[in-house]
Amino acid sequence: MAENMKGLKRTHYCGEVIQPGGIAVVGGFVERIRNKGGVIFIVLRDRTGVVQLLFNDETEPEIFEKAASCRSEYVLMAKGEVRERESKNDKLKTGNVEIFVTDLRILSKAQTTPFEITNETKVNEELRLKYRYLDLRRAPLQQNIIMRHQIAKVTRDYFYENGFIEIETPMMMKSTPEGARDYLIPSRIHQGKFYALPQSPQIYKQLLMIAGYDRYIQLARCFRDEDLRADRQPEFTQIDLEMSFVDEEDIQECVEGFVQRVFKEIMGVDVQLPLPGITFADAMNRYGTDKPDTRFGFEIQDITDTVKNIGFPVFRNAVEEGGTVRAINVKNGAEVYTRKEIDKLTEHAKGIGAKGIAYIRWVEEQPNCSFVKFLGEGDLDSVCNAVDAQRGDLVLICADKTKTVLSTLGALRLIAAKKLGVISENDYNFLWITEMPFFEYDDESNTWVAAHHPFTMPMEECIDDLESNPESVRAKAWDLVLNGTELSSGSMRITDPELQQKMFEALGMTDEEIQAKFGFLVDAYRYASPPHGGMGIGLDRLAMIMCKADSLRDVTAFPKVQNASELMSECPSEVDKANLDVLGISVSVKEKK
RNA sequence: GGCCCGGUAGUUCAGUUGGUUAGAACGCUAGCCUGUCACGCUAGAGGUCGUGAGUUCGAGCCUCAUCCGGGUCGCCA
Repeated sequence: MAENMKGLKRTHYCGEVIQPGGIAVVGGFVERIRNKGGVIFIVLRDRTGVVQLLFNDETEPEIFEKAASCRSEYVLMAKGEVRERESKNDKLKTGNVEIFVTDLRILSKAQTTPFEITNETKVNEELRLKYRYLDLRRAPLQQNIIMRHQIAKVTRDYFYENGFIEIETPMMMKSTPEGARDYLIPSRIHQGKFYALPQSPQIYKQLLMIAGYDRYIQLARCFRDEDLRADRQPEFTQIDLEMSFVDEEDIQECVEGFVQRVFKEIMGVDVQLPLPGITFADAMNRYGTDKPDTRFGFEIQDITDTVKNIGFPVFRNAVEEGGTVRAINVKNGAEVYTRKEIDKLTEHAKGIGAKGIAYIRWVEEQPNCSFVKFLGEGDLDSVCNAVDAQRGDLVLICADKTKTVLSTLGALRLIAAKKLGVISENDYNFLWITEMPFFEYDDESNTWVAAHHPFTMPMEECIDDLESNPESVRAKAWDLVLNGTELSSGSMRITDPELQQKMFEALGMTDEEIQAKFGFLVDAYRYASPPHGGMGIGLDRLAMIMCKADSLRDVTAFPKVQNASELMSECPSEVDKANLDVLGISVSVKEKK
């Protein structure tokens, strides 16, 4: 039988026992035991840190015996005098003191854990996720979870102070077939009908503006039934906000104030305002992505005009087919990128859709060029000049359709920068991406679909082009990117029912469809609405970057793995037939081929 | 759904050209040790080599399939 803590009341967290003198009562997990024979040291851990407990065979033989029976991860409570240590440990916050224990309770015994609970770990993540509650005992993970809490607190402080009202919107809502796949909830009362978990509270927050709440904030759980990535979980938390009587600048200014505040308060980092911004089109041209990491150079340069007349068929064909030839100059990359490493890059490029990569590798006196035999007098010089290549540099060139070239070079740019280690860990480069495209061409249905959502306001000068030239229409929509991660996305909303009608028509929706899907929202705007817009900021991603974590799993207490299951509880799981019957559901599982 | 990477004691890894009894470190168990702090010393236990077929006299190693995990493309209004 385990002991209880009767008569003991905790006086300190382990990490707080710093001053010698007085009595301390602490509780925690056994981190480590060092039994020297006549004296035992136990390192006790809680969420604040560790403290050393001391047991002596001569003075307290009974307690000594009990201490000798302790094992890793037992939960103890200990009372004793806080003494100065004979020899200090500078590595610990509590390294000057130890508790000479006069009362010890073994409150809970632990089996041997499947892996050691240590700060640094090389243990396979799969095992750690299966025993997530043990992994969460590790200090680095605890620090991440605690920092995430602090970020959430600063978020609420900031927005509350700026007149935002926190309002909860439903977790059970109407399924919206556009965009991401919904997680569905069957209805018992309405058999054959389903609620959906929100992909975001988008519609509700717009209704709150119509309802006059003026400034809304919510730390909103969102759900998307799409494939996972390191920075994408099926459920995540969005700092969701909406503001009335504002324009784009007002919203962006407000969010800039927030990021400045949260970085200062949590990390002591000064974010300079206003944050820089570029248009979506510029981002694509210069970085090959809508979420550029601007902590390093290697920008994409158009060398079509320079190379279109040289005899390299790959370049010539690309140009003749309406494509483009572009390059990045990986500064000082020639040494690291041997032939073999360039081959790896090429393989990666092929994975993205490029047919290949041409390169100029300049290590020796003369540059080594992969297409040298097609070059005439002076051609190599002009290419090198065009991308400002010097000895030591590596120039990667891609020729293809513009879209392929940009995404390829955009990806290689990132890979090369990581490989060369030119990305500073302590830089926080925010970047607004503005003038996002309004429509996206959907290859499957061969139609133009809303790139953001159908309530997004187009830029005024583009309204006349809605039907005639959808490709050119830009939206009053923007993203906020941080170090190459899309952190946040926002837009102004359409409040004019006539314009909204026009948008739906441009998207090819019939009146019946409009009514069935968004009838209540369209109706709502007929009763007048302040101009409004808002943003959703990824709290998980923000926490990930601020914790310098590589994956959302490191800042999420109980994350899902790549196939959207949870290894600890093994959900999703099958349910009893009786449960399904109540819902009027029968399941037919697709057979695997 | 495509591509790439990984899976050997509890954990992290090594394992030669396919060849005898699959090793190390840490952890664990037992014993010793009165100032450790990644304590030290001695001894011990611990393995369906992810799973299933196949090739072979012989498979941890080769082949195929499959499961699990990671990264990524598609996807993510």
